[in-house]
Amino acid sequence: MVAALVGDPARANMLTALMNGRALTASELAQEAGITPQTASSHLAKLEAGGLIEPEKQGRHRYYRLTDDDVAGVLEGLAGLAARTGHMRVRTGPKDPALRRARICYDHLAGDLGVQMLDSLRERNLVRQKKQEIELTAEGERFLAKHLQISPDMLAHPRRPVCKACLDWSERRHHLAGTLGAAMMQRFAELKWAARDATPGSRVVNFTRTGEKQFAALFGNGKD
Amino acid sequence: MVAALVGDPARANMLTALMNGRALTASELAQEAGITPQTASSHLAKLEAGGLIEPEKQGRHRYYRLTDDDVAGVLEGLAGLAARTGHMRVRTGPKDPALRRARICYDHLAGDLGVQMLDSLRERNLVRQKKQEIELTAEGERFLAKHLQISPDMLAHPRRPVCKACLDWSERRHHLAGTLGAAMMQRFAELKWAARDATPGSRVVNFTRTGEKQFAALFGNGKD
DNA sequence: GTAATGCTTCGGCTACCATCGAAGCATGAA
DNA sequence: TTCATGCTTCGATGGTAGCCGAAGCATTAC
Repeated sequence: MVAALVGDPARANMLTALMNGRALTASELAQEAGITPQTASSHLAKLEAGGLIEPEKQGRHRYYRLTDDDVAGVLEGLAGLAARTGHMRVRTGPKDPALRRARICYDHLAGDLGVQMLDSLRERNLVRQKKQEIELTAEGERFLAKHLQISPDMLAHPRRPVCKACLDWSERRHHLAGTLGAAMMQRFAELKWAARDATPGSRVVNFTRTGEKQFAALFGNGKD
Repeated sequence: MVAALVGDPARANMLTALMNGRALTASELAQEAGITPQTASSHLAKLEAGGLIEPEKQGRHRYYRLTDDDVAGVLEGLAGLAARTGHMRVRTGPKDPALRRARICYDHLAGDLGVQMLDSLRERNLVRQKKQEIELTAEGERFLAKHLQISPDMLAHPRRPVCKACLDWSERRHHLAGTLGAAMMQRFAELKWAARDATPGSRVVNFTRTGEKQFAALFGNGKD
């Protein structure tokens, strides 16, 4: 029974933590639920078997997210019923610094702006995303050539894919990786739109004032 | 947490049994869940405390129903999620004889036709129902006088209410009791529309052919 | 009145399952 | 290679909650 899965407090905490649509690692979910990693592992396996969550491997980490909106909807409904009888549940929001906004992930752009960029590309059919695989469309190639002077032959690499979806650490949604992601980040630097922070070891990416405008003009979502 | 309530198999069986909107007694729910009455009592108390079900006392029995459509909706959602992962749950329908259709409940009409009659009265604003309390409207009085020759003074009684909602055993919905319910049943008999079955101890009410037509003309729902 | 039915409460038993420590893999870093 | 990190599996423990027998009320029937 599905309800039994949600019934356990530890699992309920995990699921509530995933309700914002982002993905969380097993360790983080363990911390959210206030249990040890090995206990969390057991719970996560059960939730996955029940079809409530889906894993996504990313390096040494294992990110989990709710399978789809139906699951989220039912959880909403349950929370609604619980609210009527008096019990409410509060959830703590993320608590990270400003490197959420823009940072380097290996060699490409990550953070809010990175996610926003991929969103924009996807919305305008400049790329097509299917799970973790992304491919550049013909319009996408024209767009890159026109606005960023990036040609397809610059992106060829024997072993690395041109496009790849990379799970964003802070936003917990995908941003663009692959040789294209790297080339775009490099181009941003060349255009003086952005640069890595001077602090050693820092992964923060600082956008210049004009760079921010140009970036927004190309990939803005109207919110900023 | 609400989900924990639904999570237990015994409680889940009870709730599923209530999903058709009807009310069931504690004993019946115990049988549905395959547990003893004392265990069921504990479960029902929890479900009631959680706001999922509502009790209604009726003589020695205690009928339970889902509190509202929201509860049913969430249960539907959970069942939907469960269905995706393979597990489905089948529910057995009612299995009673033909006394479902019409029978005597104390001194008034019960069964399918009894429920149908109250439905009809309510739909046409001849009575107003608020939970278990029912009151006759002005239009209702006129209707009774015109079609059944029942006047308000015939219904007065020192201790018994004129109208009362009575939970129907087979339909598990309300039918009309009180002095009005009794008077209407008596009038049906006088008009030779219906009569109690001759078999001793039987509570079945047999409608005559013309009686059925007249009844349908007054309280029909178009289905028969 | 007495008896019977329906439901609840109490007490103790049992079984399941969440929990954690320790060890085992896997991946990535040095 | 060796080490560190992240996660999983194994094994054992313990607490919780479902379960039932027996007794206690409440209501109805006789």
